[in-house]
Amino acid sequence: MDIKIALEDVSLDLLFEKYEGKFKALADKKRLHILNILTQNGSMCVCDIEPIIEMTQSKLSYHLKILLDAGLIEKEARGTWSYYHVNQKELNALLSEQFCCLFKPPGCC
Amino acid sequence: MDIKIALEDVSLDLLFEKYEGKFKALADKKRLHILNILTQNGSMCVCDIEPIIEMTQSKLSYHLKILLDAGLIEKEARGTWSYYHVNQKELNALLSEQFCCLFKPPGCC
DNA sequence: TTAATAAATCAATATAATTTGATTAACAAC
DNA sequence: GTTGTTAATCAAATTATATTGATTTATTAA
Repeated sequence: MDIKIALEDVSLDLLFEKYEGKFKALADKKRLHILNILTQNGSMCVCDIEPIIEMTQSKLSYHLKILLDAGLIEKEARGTWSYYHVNQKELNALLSEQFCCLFKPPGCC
Repeated sequence: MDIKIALEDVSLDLLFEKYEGKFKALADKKRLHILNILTQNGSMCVCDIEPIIEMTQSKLSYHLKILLDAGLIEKEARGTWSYYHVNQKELNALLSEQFCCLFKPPGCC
């Protein structure tokens, strides 16, 4: 019985760790802005996001990587270009309906 | 027309700032654990949370303050004791149904 | 009044995340 | 080939967060 409780504690801890990572990725207004831009424009390459968000290339790459590692966006490489788009399934699973207008496809609100 | 766009940008930025704060509060596994404990036990004083989460008093106070400032929990002072409970309305507004079992009252899943 | 308890705060340290500018690798156009 | 472009990565500096242990304030109990 003690073992069962211990195992539950471990898996609960892993769960908290998993969500910690996802919320960390969301816990930055620049990254929320990036998600919003990708939501509105669908798939975009880094050089097209850059002028909209007014961010240097290396900084933007850094933030895109954080969103990517958290599974909130997905990447598709085409030649020298990297195209990013929102992982809608993941965002739907995390966030309430309230975020529909911000991070969910146009027409949902 | 330019002014309208500018104003929208400002209010969008304020919105991102608001959610940044809330996601920052969620972006820590210890705080997710605190939320989970409060969800399961309803209203609790600091000294009752302390042994469950195995955290020093000052550390716990620090994390409770972050959750409180983000509006994710609420506080009620009774004498020397401070009782904290989850702000269910706020969590419902932020998080998807998936979190029902973790941060929403027992019986919801 | 004195002693004990609850919880917030403080200052110092430690740890982590972000920004910056430069460099690199991969590809495309000439 | 050489040149220009895209985007990732790196190391250093900066900034933000978290942890620790001590102190403080308020309240309660003896």
